[in-house]
Amino acid sequence: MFALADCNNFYASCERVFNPALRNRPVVVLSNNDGCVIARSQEAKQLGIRMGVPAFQIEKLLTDHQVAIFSSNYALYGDLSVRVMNTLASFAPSIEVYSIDEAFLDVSGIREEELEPLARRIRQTVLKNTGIPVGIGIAPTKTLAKLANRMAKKTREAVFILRKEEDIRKVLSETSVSDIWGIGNQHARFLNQHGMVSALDLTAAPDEWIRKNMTVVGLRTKKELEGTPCISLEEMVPDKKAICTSRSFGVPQKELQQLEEAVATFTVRCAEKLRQQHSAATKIMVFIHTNAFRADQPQYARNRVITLSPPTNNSIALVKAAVAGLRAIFRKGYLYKKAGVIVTDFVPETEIQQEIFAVQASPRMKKLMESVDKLNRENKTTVKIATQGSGRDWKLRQERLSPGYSTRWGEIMAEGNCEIRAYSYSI
DNA sequence: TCTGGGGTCCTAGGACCC
DNA sequence: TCTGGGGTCCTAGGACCC
Repeated sequence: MFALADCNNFYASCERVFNPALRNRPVVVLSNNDGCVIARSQEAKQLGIRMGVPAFQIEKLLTDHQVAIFSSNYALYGDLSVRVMNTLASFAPSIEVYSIDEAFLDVSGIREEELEPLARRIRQTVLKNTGIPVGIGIAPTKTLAKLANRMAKKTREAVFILRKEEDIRKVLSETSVSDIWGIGNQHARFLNQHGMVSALDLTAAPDEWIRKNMTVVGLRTKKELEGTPCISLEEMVPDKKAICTSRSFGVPQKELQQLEEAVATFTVRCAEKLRQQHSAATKIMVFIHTNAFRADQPQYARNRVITLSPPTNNSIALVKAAVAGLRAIFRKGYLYKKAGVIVTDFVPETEIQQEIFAVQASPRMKKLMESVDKLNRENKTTVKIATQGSGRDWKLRQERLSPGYSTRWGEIMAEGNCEIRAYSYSI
């Protein structure tokens, strides 16, 4: 049996933990650049605010209902996530942290009548320890646990056990295919076209047909819905196979120099992530593009892949390559909205094929990077590469950022700087 | 005016090998 | 006119997730 614990309206709940004045008030959290709504409190959902809607399109609604609006504060959400996961981990022999706000727990071997009390206990403890409300679904497969979790939300019970065959049948018949974990937009439409509307309809289709039309991935989903586990608990977080750092700019950029500073900064971030997992990259791609939403402006989008020889995780070498790539694709006369860097084709850093005359992989360079990482642990801007520049002309728009309550000494909640603010939307 | 960021897996088809 | 059989590796594109 698997339990799926899912934080309710996670980012919105995080904002509330340190700001009780927000209770019972509609709260939304915006994506980077204060662009789209990416989290909504229950009250905000009831106002009809849809997931992913651009904030500017619902400006009036937000003002009229005094919705509290926040820029995303990933330092805060990441920190609270760790606390939630630590609490969850104390309840099960193994746990898979599936995303920032979700975890699967192994609850096999627990007597049927014990499942619900356990779930309630988990929920109470997480709430007490962190202030974050979670919903819990329990079922024989991960896909069914996802459905159970959905039912927990739907019924407002916060806990839902899906075990008996007749219960499973009933839930499947009431769930549309688009609400199944693993069935996205394309497949949902495809299934509908073939007359399959509910999850139960999907389970009635022949295996071979599913396999032919939806690959083995679709077949696994079907089996999981039938109660046969095909997706196991992944406790170990595997190393990444690709690492990407990209941002949209608060203000469109037209000069090469600003783009170079941004690309250098993204590259350094990728290099840090590479070193964290002890990988070195063989390829680096840099991309830039204009704002595709602006049909009235000239459009331009290019990327360039550069092969790194030898493979490296050295910030200096990577920045050199990325900037060279950028210079090759940059064209004057466009308003660039976004840039990014992706590193791929990793090898373990201990297995880099050395080349004659290679400076980058020298032991001194490795030590230098280690020292830089150490110095930057507290503050990311302690040591920078000159190409990153000193300004951040390309920075994000973040006009409604909440304090780093739990991650920055200067912003911690304490007498003297305990200023509880209620934000309302006005431009 | 204003529209996010970061990943994974699978398959088909082409290039290439003997 | 006729034109083999069997394999691997790589990549692009499409699907999905949060």
